[in-house]
Amino acid sequence: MSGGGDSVGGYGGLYHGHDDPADQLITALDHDGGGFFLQDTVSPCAGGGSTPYASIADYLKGFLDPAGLAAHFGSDDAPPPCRLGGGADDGVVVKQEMVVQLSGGSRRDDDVDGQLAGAALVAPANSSVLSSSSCEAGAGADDDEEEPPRRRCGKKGRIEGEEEQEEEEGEADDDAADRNCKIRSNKENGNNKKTRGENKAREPRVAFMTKSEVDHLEDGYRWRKYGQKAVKNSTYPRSYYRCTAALCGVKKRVERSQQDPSTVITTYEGQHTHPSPVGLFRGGALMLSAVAGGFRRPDLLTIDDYYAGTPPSSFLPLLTPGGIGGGGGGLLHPSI
DNA sequence: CGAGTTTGACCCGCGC
DNA sequence: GCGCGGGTCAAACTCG
Repeated sequence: MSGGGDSVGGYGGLYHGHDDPADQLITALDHDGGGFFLQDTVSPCAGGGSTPYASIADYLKGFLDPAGLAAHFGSDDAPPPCRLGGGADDGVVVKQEMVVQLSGGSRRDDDVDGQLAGAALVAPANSSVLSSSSCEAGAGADDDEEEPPRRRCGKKGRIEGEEEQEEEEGEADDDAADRNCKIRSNKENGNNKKTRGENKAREPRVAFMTKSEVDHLEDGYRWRKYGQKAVKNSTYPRSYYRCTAALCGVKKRVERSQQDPSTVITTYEGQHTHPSPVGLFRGGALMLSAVAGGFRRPDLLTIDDYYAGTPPSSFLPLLTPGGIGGGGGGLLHPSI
């Protein structure tokens, strides 16, 4: 593990280098396809990059900032800022590397995730879809924010938006209601044809690859697990979490890389509509906890910091200026 | 007792 | 049309 990204998966940290399958992955996020283009982007720490974005920092900022998005997308229907949480850290991570991957949240983001998760980081085949709606989804996400992000059917009480009229019908037919709700839920979630292909791409997503011994990294927000599924071609299950905050529909999926079990792949979807419960976050900051040793570290590393080129000195950027085939770099705490 | 987790079932889209 | 895989639900269960 001290190899820092050179272990099994060979990746970790910012993807960089054309030889790395991961590079293809990033390529798959081609902006042309409506997704994001991070190819060849290098952390400022590593000194440079040559991409549509000056740096991932730029990219992320664009992702987080409507203005930036407008710039990137060349239109004013830029999605709203996407805030992804993070902050507190109580994890038991010995080393952390991360890969930031953003996508527009199209249906096929799943493919990306799959690629990340599964053995194959190479999957350009699906890339086209992968990106379909990019952040304009974000624009849609705006609406999502206004509306109850997630519905809860059944006993727990239903959070409803558009279906209120139906709800009026009464609780007598709870079962039926639940069932309908389920169906609706799926549809709302973009599982119906329409949304799947087009509107589904509502929630922007960001995937992180983190070297961690714990699956669920503390990121400053509170999450409730709502499901777990076995992943095909992977011995590790994928867990589904939802932000517990009311009206916050942010979801996250956590799974271990099949290739490198020490790597946890966390995919955030959506925007938090509330501040971090732990209050460790800066507004708009995209943060990933710098977990270590099961205690809170003062030297939390934020993705903002990192990509802004101002990582805490205690973190070592693993990127090599020229890029390395086996994967870019990442963040490695010296204490490891 | 409330909040969170587990887990089997269900639904849907997609590929064949 | 069918089967598969992913995503979600919700009852039951666990934990603090």
